Order: sequence, then structure tokens, then C-alpha cells
Amino acid sequence: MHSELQEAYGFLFEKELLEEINKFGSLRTAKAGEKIIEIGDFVKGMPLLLKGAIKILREDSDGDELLLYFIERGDTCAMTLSCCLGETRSEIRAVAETDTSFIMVPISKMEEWTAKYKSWRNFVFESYHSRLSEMLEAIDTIAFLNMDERLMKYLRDKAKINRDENIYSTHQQIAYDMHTSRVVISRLLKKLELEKKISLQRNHIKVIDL
Amino acid sequence: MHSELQEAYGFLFEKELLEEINKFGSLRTAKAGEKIIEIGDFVKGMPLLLKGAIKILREDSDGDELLLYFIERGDTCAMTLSCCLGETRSEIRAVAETDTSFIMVPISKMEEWTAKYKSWRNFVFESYHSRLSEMLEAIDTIAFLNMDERLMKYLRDKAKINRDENIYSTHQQIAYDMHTSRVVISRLLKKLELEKKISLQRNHIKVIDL
DNA sequence: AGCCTTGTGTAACTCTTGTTACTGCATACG
DNA sequence: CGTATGCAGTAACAAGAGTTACACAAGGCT
Repeated sequence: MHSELQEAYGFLFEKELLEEINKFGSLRTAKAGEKIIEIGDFVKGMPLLLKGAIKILREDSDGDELLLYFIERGDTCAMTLSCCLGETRSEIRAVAETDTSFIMVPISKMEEWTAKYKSWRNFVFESYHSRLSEMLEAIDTIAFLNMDERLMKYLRDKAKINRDENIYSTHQQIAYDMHTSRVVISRLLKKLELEKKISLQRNHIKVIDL
Repeated sequence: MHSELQEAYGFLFEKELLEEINKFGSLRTAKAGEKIIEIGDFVKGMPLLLKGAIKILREDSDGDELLLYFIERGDTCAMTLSCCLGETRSEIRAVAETDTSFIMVPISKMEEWTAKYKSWRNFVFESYHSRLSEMLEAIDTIAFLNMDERLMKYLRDKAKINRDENIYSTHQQIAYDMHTSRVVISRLLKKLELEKKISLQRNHIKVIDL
């Protein structure tokens, strides 16, 4: 049994289920920045995150991106889950935010476990619940906040997910995630720097007080 | 057994489950415009829609609203469902779009049925899937579309849900749903009228070709 | 009829965000 | 060492959306 599996999910699942996961799931890793799922992909399995973080992005017909939310250890991607059950293609893109490892569980086992293990059912429902909440938060963010507030939230979230107040992104990368332009981000970052909320260096933003 | 229950869910659930729903659920109705669930309410049960349509709204801290999506016959509100299981308060507001009737299923039965009936599990998962998709669509709409495109989509959706190309709303009501101001809506509606896509009368918009 | 309320049309202005264009700086690399 | 490349700063402008203010029209009520 992977010790990481035990560590991340031991308190959630009974021993028997953990053994099944260990037996039928396959361990996979992805380096930071690596694409894990692409829009339109058929989803072969469901990922259980062990280490690292994944960012979930939506894309429109023009190829414009928008960050929806992050997933961490102990989470799964309910969108993926949803796709699995519906046998449909992925509606989102998943990119490793940091170096990650996760277990891919085959679709076939999921229905079986849902009937068999109460803890699995709870996990799945809980996961849906979290994802819906995060979608709501994403909606709140883009519908009700201005760019400057969204940017602050972005930086806060990013620092939190990476457990590092230093953010190593270019303005352009941030602009992609937030579906705006580089100039706008540069402008607002400079404003935040003047307000002593961050400090700016090349390829590097340090969060001081947001 | 309510004939409407049979009609709306007969093809989804086995006879036994339908009988349980009939036995433990309570029939409720709401007139168009009536509030069904308010943000912060404790959710007592899960609604199975029989007739009519419900609109689901999100509100920010300033009381500004935003329409998320509509629910129709055969649907349930996965947000509610999610709240039930988590024993948390509602994060959304539900308002009857048309005169509606639905069956309220008590929370206590849901866990039981999830274990007992495969058709119920499928329904619940399917419902989550639909809701996530609709949330994604809502995000696409506000993130990637301009006001004029959003307004056209709104009018199309509204006409479809009400099965009536005549929309009996004031510009102010539309503005609330779309989280913008009345003046903006009036301006854009007038533009659409000049483009021969709609015709405008007092309290009444007729969709011609959107 | 006269009055009031509510809904709509429109102009003028502001604010936020997006766009274009150009600058200079840092780093990598031949 | 000089040059290419990518990144960041900034100005000037354009476009979209929100705000304020006011006129007027429709319909209900006394």
C-alpha cells in the first residue's frame, strides 16, 4: 500500500476500500505545468490527489482561458467524476499547479464502490458539494468583483495553494488565468505594490499583506 | 399516487421507489414569483419538480442578484441536495418562475434510498452532473460574453422555459436577474428591436428572431 | 377629467477594462 | 561582447458598461 494513500485517505475510507483502491488504481505523477486532462478528452478514470495541487480551467470557443479553482490533497475532481458517469468528454482542462501525484481509479470500479461502501458514497457526495461550492465562489468572483479585487484574491489563493508567499509567475501567465490582458495585470500589480501589499521583481511577486 | 409524479418520474424510478416517494414526500405548490428557498435557510428536504419551472439565483453581500439557471420538470436542485447532505444552509435563492408544483422529500429518506435504489443513485448523480454543467454555462456566460450577447441568451432561455415567445417582464426585473442596471437593459433592448430581433411593448417583450 | 405611479427612452457623463504602441531592462546565448 | 528574446512599465486611446438626470407615456384610481 502506498503510504501516501494511507496518509491522504486513511481517515476517510475503511481498510477494505483502501486496499481495493490500491489494487485497481494506478499511481501517476505530473510535473508543475504539465497538462493532465484536456477539454474534449474522454475521461478514463477518476483522480484521487495524493500530493500537490491541480488547477482547473475553462476555455471558450476563442481559446480564452479562465481559472475556475484549485484541487488539493484529499480532493478529487467532481467534474471528471461527472464526466465518467455520464460517459461524456471533459468540459474542463486540468493542469498541474505544482508537482503532483495521484491515483487514477478506473470508471468500472466506481459504480461498484458506490453501492458497496458508504464511505465512498459520502466521499463522492462531499466532493460534489465542494466542487459546487467552488463553482459558486468562481461565479461570485467574476460576477461581483472588480479586476483589482479579483487579482488580490488570485494572489492570495495562489500563495495559499503553493504554501509560499512568493509567486513565480509572469504577468502574462496571470493574465491568462484571469482572462484579461497582460497590461491590465501589470497596471494593477503596480498599484498593489504602491499600496505596499506586494513587492515586484522579475518573474516573482512577493505577497506582503493582502 | 399523484398522476403527475408518475408522469414526470415514472420512467426514471422503479414502482417501489415511486411508492416510497409518494408515501414520504409532501406535495407543495408555489405561484409564479413566490420565493421557495432563501439564502441562509436550513434546507428541510429535496424538491422533485412536477410542473413549472424554478429559477436559481445567487446574491452577493451587497444584495446584488445574479440568475444562475432554471430547473424544470424531472429535475431536482442539486445545490439543495448538496446542502441537505452537508447539513448546511442554502447558498442560493430559489424563486418560482412559473406556477409550479413539486414533491418535498425528507432528508432522512435520501441516504436510505441512495443505498437501496440504483435508479435513485443514478438520478442523484445525473442531477449533480446537470447542475455542474449549468454552472459551467453560467460561468461561460458571464466570463466570455458581452452584455448584449448575455441579454439575447437570457431572452432565449426565458422564452424556452416559459414555452412562450412573449416575455412579460419589466426591464428592471431583467436587470436584477442579470446583475446590471435598468438603463443598460433598455438601451440594449432598443438596439435589438432596431435589429428586428424582438418587439417591445410596455411590460412585454416579443421574441421574433434571436 | 385630472392625478399618481410605474415603466420606458435617451442624453451626457464617468469609470473600468481592454488595446496599441513604444520604452527599457534582464537574461541567455552565440 | 553584442545581440536577441522575453518581461515589465507606461502613456494614450477606445470601448463597454454603469450612473445620473430628466422627459414622457401608459394605465389605474379618485
